[in-house]
Amino acid sequence: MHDPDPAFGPLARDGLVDRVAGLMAEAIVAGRVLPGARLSESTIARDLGVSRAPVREAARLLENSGLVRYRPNRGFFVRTLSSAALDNLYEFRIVIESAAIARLVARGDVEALLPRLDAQIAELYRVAEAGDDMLRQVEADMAFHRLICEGSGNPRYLAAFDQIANETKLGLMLIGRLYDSPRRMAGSHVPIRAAIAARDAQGATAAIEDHIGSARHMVTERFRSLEEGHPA
Amino acid sequence: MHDPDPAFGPLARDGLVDRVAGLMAEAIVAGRVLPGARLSESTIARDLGVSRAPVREAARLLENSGLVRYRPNRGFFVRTLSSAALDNLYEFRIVIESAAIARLVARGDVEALLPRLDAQIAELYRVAEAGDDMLRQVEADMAFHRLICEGSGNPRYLAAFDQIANETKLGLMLIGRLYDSPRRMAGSHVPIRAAIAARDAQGATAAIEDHIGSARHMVTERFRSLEEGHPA
DNA sequence: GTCAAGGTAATTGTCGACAATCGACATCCG
DNA sequence: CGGATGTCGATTGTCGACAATTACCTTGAC
Repeated sequence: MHDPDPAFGPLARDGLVDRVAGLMAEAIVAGRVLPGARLSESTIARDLGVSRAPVREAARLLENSGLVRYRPNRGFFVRTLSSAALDNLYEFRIVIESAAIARLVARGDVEALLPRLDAQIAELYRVAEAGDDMLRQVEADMAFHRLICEGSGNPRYLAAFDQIANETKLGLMLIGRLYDSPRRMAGSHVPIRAAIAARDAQGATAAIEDHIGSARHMVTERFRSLEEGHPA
Repeated sequence: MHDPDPAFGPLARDGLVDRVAGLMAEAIVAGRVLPGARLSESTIARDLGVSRAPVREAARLLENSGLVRYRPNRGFFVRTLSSAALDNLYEFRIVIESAAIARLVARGDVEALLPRLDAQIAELYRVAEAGDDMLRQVEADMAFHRLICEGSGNPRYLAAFDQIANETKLGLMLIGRLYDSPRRMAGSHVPIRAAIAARDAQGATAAIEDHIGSARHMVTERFRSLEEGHPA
């Protein structure tokens, strides 16, 4: 028999590839490498002190999450975003997340999810008070939405969300600020939580569509003005 | 200046990796390697007369399309499907494709898409008459649905569809037959086409939800009985 | 001065080899 | 005889090197 309450949990043995991928993703999202920039396998491999093989595999991983684009015989490049692409992205998010939240309320484990949602909302307020760490704010926001997809009960929604999460982060970081008021941003998640707690499917979908929709408007507008300011 | 309408399009120079990936995907979907089977890099590389590197990259590609599962330090395995997973898959397809068809009718280029839909429906009838080539039927079916996602105007829907297309094919092939009557299957696409042509957004979403929903029911039921017949 | 052609440097594509890790069998102890 | 431990073969993980392709720069003609 096995110990029902083991003293040691399974050790996360993420290999070299995952670590490299994480480093690259962070460098891109944090803006240390600019969109459109070439990602030289040799250079990155040399910098990290590893061979090209893991770098190449990591880059392919990042390609799936939309951060990187691959062109045959040319290499990997940091994904460039347009306001139109961001608009499409947000439209897609609305579809995914409203379906996820509807399923969550209808058939998911709301009881188990609520404390996690509350904790995440608390985290949102915490980083809002700190105020200056943009990346933390973005990630706290995305973590909240990820919880909803995770709690839906259909892993497809979570997979779809994870695929576009990094790209969304990149877009938000490019804009340079999340909302006019970080506090208001944190508070805008509360109605979603309330509708879930009330098992109000229609209200929940409406709340999240409103939430993402206003973010979509804000992001697209702001990005468009950036494009005009810095014409390619 | 360049020829605005070149006589020769860009030649698809799919490298070794893509060819290997295609071969592997076909072998899996066609059922030549069974679900759960190990995909030995060395063996495949030796069989194809190439090194392990392209095989490994191809396997990672197939992982993204859901055909293959990767376990660190253990290798690649053909994805196993359960009736529950298939049910989740079809639920997700309904969400994606009904959103895509709604956008298509509302803002897509219906005029340009209609002839392609008609051609695909004709192809569906053609393979239905042939009758015995299951893979062809499955692929003709998926191609029709892909057209809708492609015509939606938001490439996100197409990307999401392509990611789950191979997995859907695999599920259908595992079942061993598409519908009771291939002819009826072909005909069941006509109402979708009609609603699109009429620019009836509500009717189109209803038609495609009905279409995929009945397939979902059929597939899930049939797969469940298979599971009971061959208990793991 | 502009454009095309050729050569060259740099990068990716592929390969074979070695090291690390895993699963299974044999072995040892209670 | 049951369970834990040690060992072995096989497979993946990573590496450095060579071949193929690309992009850039130089050269030359008009």
